[in-house]
Amino acid sequence: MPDEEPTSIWMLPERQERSGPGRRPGYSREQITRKAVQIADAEGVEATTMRRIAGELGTGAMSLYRYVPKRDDLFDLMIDMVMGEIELPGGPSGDWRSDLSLVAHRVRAAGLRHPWLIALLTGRPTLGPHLLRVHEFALGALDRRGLDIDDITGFVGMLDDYVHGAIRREIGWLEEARRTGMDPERWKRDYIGPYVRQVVESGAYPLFSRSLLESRTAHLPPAERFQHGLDRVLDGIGVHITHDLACPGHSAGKDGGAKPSCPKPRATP
Amino acid sequence: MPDEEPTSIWMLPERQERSGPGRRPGYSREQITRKAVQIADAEGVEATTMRRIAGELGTGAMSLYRYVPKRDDLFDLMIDMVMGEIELPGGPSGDWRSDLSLVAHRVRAAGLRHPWLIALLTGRPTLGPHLLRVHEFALGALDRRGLDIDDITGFVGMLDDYVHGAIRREIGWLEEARRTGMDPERWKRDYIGPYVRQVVESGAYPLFSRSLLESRTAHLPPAERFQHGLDRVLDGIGVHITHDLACPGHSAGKDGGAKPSCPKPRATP
DNA sequence: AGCCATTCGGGTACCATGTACGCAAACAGA
DNA sequence: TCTGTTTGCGTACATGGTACCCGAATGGCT
Repeated sequence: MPDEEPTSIWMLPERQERSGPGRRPGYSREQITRKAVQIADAEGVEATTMRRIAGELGTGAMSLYRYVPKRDDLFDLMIDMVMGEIELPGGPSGDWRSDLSLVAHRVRAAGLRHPWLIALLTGRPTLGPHLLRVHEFALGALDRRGLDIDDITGFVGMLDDYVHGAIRREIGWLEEARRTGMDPERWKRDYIGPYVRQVVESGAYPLFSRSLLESRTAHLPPAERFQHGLDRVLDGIGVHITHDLACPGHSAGKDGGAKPSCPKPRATP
Repeated sequence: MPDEEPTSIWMLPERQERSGPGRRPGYSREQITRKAVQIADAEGVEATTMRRIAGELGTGAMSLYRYVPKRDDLFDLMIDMVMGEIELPGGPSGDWRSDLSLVAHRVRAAGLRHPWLIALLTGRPTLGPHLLRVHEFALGALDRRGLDIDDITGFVGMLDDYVHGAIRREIGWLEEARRTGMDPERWKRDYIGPYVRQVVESGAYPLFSRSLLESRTAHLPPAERFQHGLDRVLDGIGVHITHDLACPGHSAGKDGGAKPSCPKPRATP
């Protein structure tokens, strides 16, 4: 069979050791993925080309296609390998807040170690086993707390959104400077600096200007900034959890068009 | 001067009508950007190549470089053109909740009209004037409510994160199907379907499976799902706003390591 | 041992892309 | 009309993914 049915990479397991005839594979999916991750870490995902990976492995570009159908699939493998670095307990501890906080910090650490991760992760939907494991852990942290599955999914989605966005904000400008080939100092001073200065001096965006100017003086460390925002997100989740805990009915699956949770307080402005 | 100093596109205004010698420009930045947006809307951003844009304008690829320094800059222009479609009141109404809700829904509408928007927007940091206008409006909605500028920025960032993430979830799979060239039905059934089925049947991810299975039965419309999550985010912001309103000291800029807001309730699990 | 089916390695090649370079055409003022 | 300036754009190059093909390696069978 010359070409496989087009299907997800996760349905095409690596050809394992068999006992039939034919030449033995000289490489492995994992080895290729590891090299790709290493290159992306060092020089960005745009340097992670098939030729480059193959070259560093001492082979030709086309050899990689014996192990990976397309380059995009290799990206999926890279994502999942990095998600596999994230260590988590076997199950939720019972303290949902610290569980979610743990996931958030571990994902942030991975995103900082591998600055390409978030871009790939948000660039296209992917569902590798390690990503699913991390996701399942986060879902589990909110399980059995009176939330229906849609709310649990929604809250975990909110958390993911924040974590990804925060990581992007943390590394965004640095990555962009690297990507365009300037050193960050020059990029900031000559490329974006003059425009930002003009924006501030125009007076058209006073609040944005304030956020720029004051963040320069009150620069709290990135980790604490992340934690600060994370606390806000968890607070938002927590409000609904406590109220739902006081609510007797827990598996309120389908009650028509009614709200799936107890009457909740809404801030009146 | 053959080549300009590398600087932000926003610092290189379009060559306007002058009265000197030389041939008149036959095109315009806006015209080029509009065509690029149109192609991206119809066939995705990967079809938006310089040759293609130029071809549809009836000219050669290199002509575009008289108006745009690099392709990435054209992306910035596309983003800002679309942000310019977003109509907003001149200033905040005083009802922060409906103001933020308005921005969120307008951005969502733009993101659905132009399915490439979020990918470009989160792909690299950009600060076009229309984006700044929208951002400033959101900041303004939370101004003068006892929050310091860092919290305001943080909350608006949270909101952006949710909005972008929600839009991505809404169009993510459809876009991926289109991008890979299959019709969505086939993509779902033959490509990702078997894997998802295997994941569910493996039993290793029970909560993820539940979120998949029950979302099939209780499929609430995307707009309401978006609103639902948005309410959660706004609830989370609202908690801090009401508390900070009851708090006398408002400009608590630097008090060492203390929290910048009043003691806030923390849900105990 | 010799043959064969099968699988891997990877060279060559094709096509698409961004974009540097250079020159001819268009234009206003002298 | 001549001249300097600016635009239009054809040509060309480097880089990328990847289809195709064939020789090399390998183990089982006769």
